[in-house]
This record gives sequence, C-alpha cells and structure tokens, in this order.
Amino acid sequence: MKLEQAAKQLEALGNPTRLNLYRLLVRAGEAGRPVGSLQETLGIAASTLSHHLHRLVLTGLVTQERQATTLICRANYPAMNGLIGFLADECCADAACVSRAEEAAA
Amino acid sequence: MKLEQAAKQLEALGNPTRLNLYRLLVRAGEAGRPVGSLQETLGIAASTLSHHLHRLVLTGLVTQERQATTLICRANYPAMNGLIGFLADECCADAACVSRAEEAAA
DNA sequence: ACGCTATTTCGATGATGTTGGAAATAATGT
DNA sequence: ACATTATTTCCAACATCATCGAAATAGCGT
Repeated sequence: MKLEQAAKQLEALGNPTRLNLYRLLVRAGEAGRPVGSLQETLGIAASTLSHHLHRLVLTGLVTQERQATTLICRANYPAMNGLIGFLADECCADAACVSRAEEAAA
Repeated sequence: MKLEQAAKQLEALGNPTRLNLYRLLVRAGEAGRPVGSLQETLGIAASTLSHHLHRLVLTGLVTQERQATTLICRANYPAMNGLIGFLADECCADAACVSRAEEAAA
C-alpha cells in the first residue's frame, strides 16, 4: 500500500522540529552531519533529537552511519524524490498542473 | 515563517484518511466533489469527514464552495504546487537531485 | 413557517505524539 | 580494565489527534 508509506513520510515531515532537522540534513548534502552537531544547532534535548531522528530513519527519509563514536546522519534523497513523485503524480493525474513541469524545465 | 506553513500542510497530508481524501479531490479535478459523495466513498462518519476536511481547508490545501445545500470540495492545486516546490527546493538546494528534473523532462 | 436533506458542532473516549531528565549502552583511546 | 564521549532507552507528564454518535445548524422547496 503505497499511500500508507507516503502518509508516514508526510507525517514524519509534518512536525516543525523534524522538518527543520530534515532541512539541515538536506543542506548538509552527502557529507551529512553528526547527531551532536544537529543538537547544537537545534538547541533541543539529546533524547528529543534522538526520538525525531528515529522517526525519520524509520520512514526511510534519513540514513545513519557510524564513524567511531559519532553517528553521521544523511538525508535519503531517493526517498524524498519518491515522495515528491507521489505528490506530483496524484496532483497531475487528472488535472492541469503545468506549473511544476515549467519550473523544472526552467 | 514558511517552514511552519509547510509543516502544517505536510502534517495535514500525513494522515492516511486525509491523504486518501485529498487524493479523491485531486482526481475529481476542477469539478470537485460534494461532502456526501466523499463520505460514501470513504465510508467514515460524517463528523469525522467534516473534521478532516476542516483541517485540509485550514491549511489551504482544499477549498469549498456552497451549491444549494451541498458543499463542493476542491483540491487547491497552487497550494500543492507550492508545497512540492518547497520540498524540491529544500532537496535540491545543495545536493545533486537530478532525477526529478529527468522525470519531468521525460 | 415547516419539513427535508446536507453538513457541522459538541462532547467524550481511547490512542498517539512531544518533550526532557536520568540512567543505560556503544565505541574508542589509554 | 577504565575513563571518556556520543547516543539511545526508559520513564513520566502533558498535549494533541482520531473517531463516532447525538444534537445543532444551514439552506432550499413548498
């Protein structure tokens, strides 16, 4: 059931703290960022951050990789592309939604 | 704060019932669909549907227009395009996300 | 004004989410 | 083995959400 998966990812991004967190990871690019660095930037409790990261990982939007004692977090771009694709497909299935294609071509 | 607005819209779509509901409206196109018709299709209580519709309207993803005693609901395509744009911009700001452009061009 | 249909509001209940402190665990270096 | 740093798990408090039935409201036709 693709819709269930999409809903889970949307819900994961539908929290300001997590959306902000995810944005940090997206901007960090392939290098990613360690958990501690994210915590300093966001200024939230470590346990809270861990909780949010876990949710993003569960939905497949974020991946993690250990480097010694630190955990590097990265945005999972294919997952995001899949989600955008789902939204775009739903939107453009029957209706005239040309603006997205125009933006992409520009 | 654009991020707050995006998070609210994502949260609104992040519920399976609402995502399904929104998909129905998207597929209905400009004609839209009356609340009662949506209720029959979804098979949920009228009060529950009203609650979910209200949330979608509040975030700007859905618009409503009265026609006699029935309420016509329509997907707000510009809002969806804005949300997709937000996600795409965040995603492609610093990273190599060429697949979306490729898909759009195909 | 009255009745009819469509939809919303109210109230209540159970489920889930958010947050952070304290304690536990993981992984390294000495 | 031990200390140290990084991160997670556990616990608890509080807030928000999802769902539905019952009652209330909106708008039309007569």
